Amino acid sequence: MIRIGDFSKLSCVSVKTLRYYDEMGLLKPVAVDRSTGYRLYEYSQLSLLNRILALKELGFSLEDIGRLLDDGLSLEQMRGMLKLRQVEARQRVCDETERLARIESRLRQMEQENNMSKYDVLIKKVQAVKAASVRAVVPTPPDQGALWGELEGYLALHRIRPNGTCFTLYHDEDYKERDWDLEVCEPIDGELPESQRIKVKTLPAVTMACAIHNGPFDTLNEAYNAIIKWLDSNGYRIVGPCREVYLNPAKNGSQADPETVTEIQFPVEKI
Amino acid sequence: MIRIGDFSKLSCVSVKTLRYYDEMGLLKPVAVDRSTGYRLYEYSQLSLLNRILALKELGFSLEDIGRLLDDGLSLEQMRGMLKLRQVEARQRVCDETERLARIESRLRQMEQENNMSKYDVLIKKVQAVKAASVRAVVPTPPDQGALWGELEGYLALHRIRPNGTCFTLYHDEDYKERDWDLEVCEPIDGELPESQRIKVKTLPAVTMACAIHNGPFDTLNEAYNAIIKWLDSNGYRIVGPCREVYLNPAKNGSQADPETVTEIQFPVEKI
DNA sequence: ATACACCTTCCAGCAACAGGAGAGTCAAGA
DNA sequence: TCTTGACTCTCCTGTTGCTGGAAGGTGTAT
Repeated sequence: MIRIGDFSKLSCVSVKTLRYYDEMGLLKPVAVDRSTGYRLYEYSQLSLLNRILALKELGFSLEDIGRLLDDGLSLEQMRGMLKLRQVEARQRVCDETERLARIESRLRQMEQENNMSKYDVLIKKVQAVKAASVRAVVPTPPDQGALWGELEGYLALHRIRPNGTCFTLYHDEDYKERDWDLEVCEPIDGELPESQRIKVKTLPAVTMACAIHNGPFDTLNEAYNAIIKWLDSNGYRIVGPCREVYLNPAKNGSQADPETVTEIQFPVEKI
Repeated sequence: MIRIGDFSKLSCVSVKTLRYYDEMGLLKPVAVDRSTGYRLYEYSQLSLLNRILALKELGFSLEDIGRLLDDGLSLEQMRGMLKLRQVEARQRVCDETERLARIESRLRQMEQENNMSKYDVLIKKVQAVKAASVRAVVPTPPDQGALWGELEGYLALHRIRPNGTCFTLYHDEDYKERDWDLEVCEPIDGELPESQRIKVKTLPAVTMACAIHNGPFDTLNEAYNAIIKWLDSNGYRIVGPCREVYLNPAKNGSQADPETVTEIQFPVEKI
């Protein structure tokens, strides 16, 4: 029988930790002195402690370990739990690798440009959204105003109020000087009949690379460039039409408000 | 100006988190209604929030982010902090990869043997230790008794008391039937003169793969086998003589006490 | 006797929030 | 105009695996 300090030295586990394991019921000392409260351990408990530490290194929480040690665990159960840990560990390796890649991308970018980008690109999952839309080919993006008018008019006619932020889908895969294939969209909730021009569709949930642009539309291309570059540098591929989300609803008719805030979203997948 | 719920939806950040960032001083709403206490945000604050999230993904703590945003950070400082994150991220990738390897090794082992090993192998760093020792070649390990007598006698003569657990170093690289080159060691604190037979040396700190054996010495080889197998399966290499550490001091003269607890330690390095 | 190392319990703190209680606020429908 | 339901507020607790410290009792070597 040895006291906690010696047990701590032999096992290379701090006294605090041993007391904590006692409290958690993981490793009780074989005896506790009635009068002094001193914990007394046996040398043979070192192997149990070793088992606890080994399980901890495999990624089990102390609670899990407690259950594993208490229950006479069947081999199958143990295998199941290990498989779970395996999946989690794989995920973490993946996450950390990606984080590392982003840091390195950022460092490279700083080397090249000698300043920090105005734009921060984020990967996020956007939910599925039901929207009414009009799709058409227009000479240049600023010419989409008429389409908005058409869509709003139709919604007002059917007494449907949009319930989200409106956006434009750009269907062209490559940059074009003229004749843009785009689709203006307004999220809605209820039922709306379609017409020749107005369609209602549910866009599925997707993973998006996003950046936010503050200011007038005429500098929006900077945001596009920043995202495209980020995607290239971080190993993502564009897998669908990009969205231009108009965050602050233009009350005065989508004119060049200096306070305009726009989010660019590209559906992507990891290469 | 929008309320926290809408800001939350636009940014995909929970209301709780936004309030927390406010409290931390990371992202203050542009206004707080005097009478109701409602937080009011601007659309343009979304880009700041995006920046916060981007930095968070790079591995910065909220405290770091706060400083980064407050101070007009020089490019050099930023680079330094990123380099730090890079090192940490590398370390974590490494750790998680190793954890994954261990889980998979454990799973393989369960497949093969259809039971859980009695032994749990742990990697730990043992500190440097100063010890008095006698090295000799003896026919078989149980013949080391005389060496222990010699060492203890010498220590007693010089009024030096051992201050740790004694152990034996096995210097042979391969298994031998007869004639083992071993060294019995007793950790000491003070100064001790050497003699023809008794040496005093400081063993440097090393990384060890350890397992604990409960019971008599005649089954110790099971523990050795378990460690060797684990090392092979987890990608470690033995880089020095192994230690057999006698955890509970034999009071009655190192006889076969059934309560004996022994730790086997192999100095190793990752392949 | 006294110093000093060791042991005890209890409480606080970490990081980045999530959950919930209890109370006040706002806008739309009856 | 009233009510209902959705929002919002602050404040408190809990999460994980410990570490650090305070206040007080114990054991032993000189």
